[in-house]
Amino acid sequence: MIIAHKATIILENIINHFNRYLPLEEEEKLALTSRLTERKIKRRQFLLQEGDVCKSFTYVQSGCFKMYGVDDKGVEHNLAFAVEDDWISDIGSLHKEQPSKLFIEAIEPSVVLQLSKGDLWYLYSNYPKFDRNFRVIIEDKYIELQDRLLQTVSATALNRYESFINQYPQLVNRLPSTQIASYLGVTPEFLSKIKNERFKK
Amino acid sequence: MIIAHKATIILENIINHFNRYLPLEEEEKLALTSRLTERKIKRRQFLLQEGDVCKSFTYVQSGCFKMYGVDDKGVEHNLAFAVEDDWISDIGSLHKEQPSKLFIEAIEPSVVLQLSKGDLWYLYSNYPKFDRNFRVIIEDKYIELQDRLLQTVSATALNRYESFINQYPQLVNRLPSTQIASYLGVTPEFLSKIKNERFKK
DNA sequence: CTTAACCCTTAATCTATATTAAGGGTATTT
DNA sequence: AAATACCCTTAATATAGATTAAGGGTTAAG
Repeated sequence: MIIAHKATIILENIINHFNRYLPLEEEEKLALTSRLTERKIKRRQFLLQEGDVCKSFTYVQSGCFKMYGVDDKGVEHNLAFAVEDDWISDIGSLHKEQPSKLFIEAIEPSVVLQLSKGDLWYLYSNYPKFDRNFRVIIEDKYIELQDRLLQTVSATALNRYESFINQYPQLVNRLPSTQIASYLGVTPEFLSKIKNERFKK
Repeated sequence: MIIAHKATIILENIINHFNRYLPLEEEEKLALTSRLTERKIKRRQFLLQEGDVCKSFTYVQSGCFKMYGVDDKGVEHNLAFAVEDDWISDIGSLHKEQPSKLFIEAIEPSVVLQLSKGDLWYLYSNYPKFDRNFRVIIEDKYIELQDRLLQTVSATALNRYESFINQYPQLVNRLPSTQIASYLGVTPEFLSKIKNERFKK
């Protein structure tokens, strides 16, 4: 069973997160924090599984998640990682209430703060600042994703690996190579080869 | 030279576009339409070239555009197409005022309506409904892009082609194969082979 | 403490897709 | 009407990256 209760403790981080956009007024802070649900998630536990409808927008307070799809042959393909102070959810499934094609799984023991779709809508309808802040948040995510797609289709595996190292230096040591390979779109064996060649030079 | 003047003619389409989200009040309509610039774009003319900072958010009134990057070997990779009633721009470059890595080029003679960054900011600050509407617009684009990335990394070229046909049946006949190949991430030669095999079955 | 479940690497073979080359067809442009 | 620039296809050869297999190392669980 999942331990879930209204968050009462560590809300500083998420408030600071919003302060980097348009900072929230006291009333908005209260509206937000009173709707957040805190959950502790164990390693290998799922926030979302293929076929389920994604029910919440998730802020990662601590820990690390991967979001991935599984192809016909059963191979996993990582679309994104999310560590502390990032958001993760299958927005398509959440908004359109359709079964997801994706899994979201904890790579490390984690703590998250979640908003249900209803809570999100409440915030959007009553406090326009959330429209603004989430517009900017998703714009930033769109930019990242587009960059990633461009890399994926136009760069070699070696280049993609080097970009990954530049963009996420912390993750290189934190994640198992096998997860990075899945994100880069290569097999772990080939990533191993790439690393080796890189090292030789 | 580019012909550019304040739009006075066909604004129905873009107003209807917003009506599909949260419909605009008269005042908001006026605020929007008075800031739109209409431009007629010839085939092969660029809205954006690599190295330039993207200056506007563009609504396609009629015609068709491609947005693409060029790799080290000079090969083009199409990230997106935009036809009538769609938006196109390099959001990263526009927002962060950084040189773009992309080109946006007309595939057909086209008419667009453009908003400058300043106009967009004006609308966002004075009419919160634009925050809402553009939040939803970009969410939809994010969903599309994520789906595309998943396909790109987890499906075979044949599957990607079949998905393309299902998702954009109008475009299959409207665009040259060579552009579709670039979007799918294969060479025109290989796409030709795929089509051939598909037809045989 | 032991066993199982992961994780990483190396190396041989294989495959989906790229590259090169060539010919014929169709639009644009002059 | 000719010339030029595109566009599409076929086929031979080449290659980035996959697959299979095997061995050793580390971490987690019983």
